[in-house]
Amino acid sequence: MVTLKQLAKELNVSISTVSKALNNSEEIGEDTVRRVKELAELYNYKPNKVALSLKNNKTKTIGVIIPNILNRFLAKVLFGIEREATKQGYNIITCISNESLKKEKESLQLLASGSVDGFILSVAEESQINNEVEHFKRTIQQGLPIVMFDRVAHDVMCDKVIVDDFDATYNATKALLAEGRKHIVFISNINDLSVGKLRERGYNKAILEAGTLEPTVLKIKKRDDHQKKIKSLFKKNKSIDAVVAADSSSGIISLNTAVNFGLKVPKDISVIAFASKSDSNHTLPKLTTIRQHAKVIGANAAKLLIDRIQNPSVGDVKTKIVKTSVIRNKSTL
Amino acid sequence: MVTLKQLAKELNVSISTVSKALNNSEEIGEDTVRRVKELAELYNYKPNKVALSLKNNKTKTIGVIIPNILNRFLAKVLFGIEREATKQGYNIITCISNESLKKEKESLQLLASGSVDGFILSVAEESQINNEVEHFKRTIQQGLPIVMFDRVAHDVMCDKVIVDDFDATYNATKALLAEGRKHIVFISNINDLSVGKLRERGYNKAILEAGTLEPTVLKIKKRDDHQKKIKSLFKKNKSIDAVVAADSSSGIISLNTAVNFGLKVPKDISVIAFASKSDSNHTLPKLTTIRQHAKVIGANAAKLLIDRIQNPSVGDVKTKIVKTSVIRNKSTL
DNA sequence: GTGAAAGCGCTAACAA
DNA sequence: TTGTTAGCGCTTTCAC
Repeated sequence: MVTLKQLAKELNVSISTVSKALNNSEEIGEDTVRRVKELAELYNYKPNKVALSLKNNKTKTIGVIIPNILNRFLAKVLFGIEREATKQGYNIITCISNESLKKEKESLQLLASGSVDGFILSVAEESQINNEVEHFKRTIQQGLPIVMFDRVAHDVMCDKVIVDDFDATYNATKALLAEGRKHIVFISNINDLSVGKLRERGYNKAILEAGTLEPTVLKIKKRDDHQKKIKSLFKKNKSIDAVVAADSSSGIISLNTAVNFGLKVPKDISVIAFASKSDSNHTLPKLTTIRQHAKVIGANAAKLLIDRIQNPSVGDVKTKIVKTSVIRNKSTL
Repeated sequence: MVTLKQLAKELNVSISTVSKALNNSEEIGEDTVRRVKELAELYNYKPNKVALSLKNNKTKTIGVIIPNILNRFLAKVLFGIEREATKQGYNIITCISNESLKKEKESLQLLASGSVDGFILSVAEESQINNEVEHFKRTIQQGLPIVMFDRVAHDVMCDKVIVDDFDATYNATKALLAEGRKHIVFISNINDLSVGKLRERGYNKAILEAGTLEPTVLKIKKRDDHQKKIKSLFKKNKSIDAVVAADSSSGIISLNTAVNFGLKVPKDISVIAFASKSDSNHTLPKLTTIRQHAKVIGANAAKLLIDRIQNPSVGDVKTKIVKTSVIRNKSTL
């Protein structure tokens, strides 16, 4: 990489002259500016980012800590973050916590020593289970802003972007009741997460409000054989006529299993799930989905963070709710 | 963030003494070392990464340019890269080219100005279609090593990690022939990519070798309605008794469509697809898959790159082939 | 055993 | 209009 020094030497001027010329300073003579720019162009000079970071005490880089990149929703949020960040001239350093508290702490530590201007993250499962938040508080106190999305730690004062999980599930369940469904089950493999719990509560509320019905909840653990669990639920409860799934996998498997059992979807049974567009393409009939607008969530998180980086003085933290929307396909009436 | 300067001031010693003490230099007195370390501990001192980068002309950061983070295979490779990089003390800056040549060029440019020590990337679709490779060559010439994986540009001299696409599809097709299948179709929505073409060729070779059979190839475009395309193929060709899918989506939709048409899988029709474990869980019966070992690919790419960063002098480039393996499930005999 | 100084690449206040 | 200097945080050589 060519540096200002080398350009200066070759042009027989000082380093600062070169710097000013390239930054269109009024101070420098037209002629010099032209000469400098030509040579810079020739050598494809680009200012060294690291030097700038050191000088400005700004890296123009955002640390993103994602629990699991193989989760479609999280991957999509990352996509949204990356796009917005790039648009605003920021890079993103990605760390994957793998749902581990230890890795989350380490990533935070490592990047906090000058590598980034702030963080966007979704709390790791282990951290949520243990309700560990000290590492977040410490980072914020160090002067590095954090924006949390989806899985947030409520007792940490920072900007947040969340989804209307409770309302969405409540409304979805109500809609199934309105279809005339009598035995609506809730299936989830994310019950350890804050969002999973919210979704369950939304379902419960709707069921209990209906008066005569009892909630049926199937919680699937990571280690379980998802297909087996769902199959056996269906076998035991022949009366099931609707499924609310807290995650795409549960939704897809429920629908496929129902079809496999000879049930007609949506005549005999309705399925609705938190899932994305491509998920709904992977079932026949296409799955009715609750969309979380992951990209929008990502973009919002990036906007909030960059805003805070650029205006560190503003005191009050914001919580942005990105509303879900229901895309009706053929798996519901 | 606390700096050496602040520590030095508080301890009434010089900056260099503090630096040496923290780096366990023999020069410094035991007593001083202890005092320095205690204070550093107290203030949670961490050396500033940016300053170190500037000094050492090494960022310990890898630039990763991924065409599409929503592609499960690519996301998994990213996971593998991240894990290996972290293990070796490197961070990754992630850019998403979104299959665009322009974005790919920009990301390369941007990060090449000091932000990273090298690149891992998979070539964007647009770049492959236009056979654009100049930007890669320029970057390498600048002294920044590149490792390409999966979709590689053959005429760029750099380390590569690829999959045995041709052989894998050839063998899969042979296996279906061995089952006694007579009308095997090839379905792909990645035909513009180098890997897609290789897979098609593997299929063709096996079919033609069989002598009496004709290849049937369905190429799906991004914009197409995948379900519709596949349904109409099945309608037109009642004799289809096996599918080789170049991507997971084509595989899943094929299987579901067949089931929907009342065909028994695998009695009436076999399906095999390039896909991952979780994909195979999303069909009933479970999909027989060709696994690409994405995480291994990622880890290998990271190893190759870090190796080259640390030994820039070594001349010859390597190409690592990560063999696929077939996981037999219930969608084949 | 400790400290001063130079230098990584850049910008900006100040001098000439 | 151009150049000198200091400084961002750190390491390292060389004096003391």
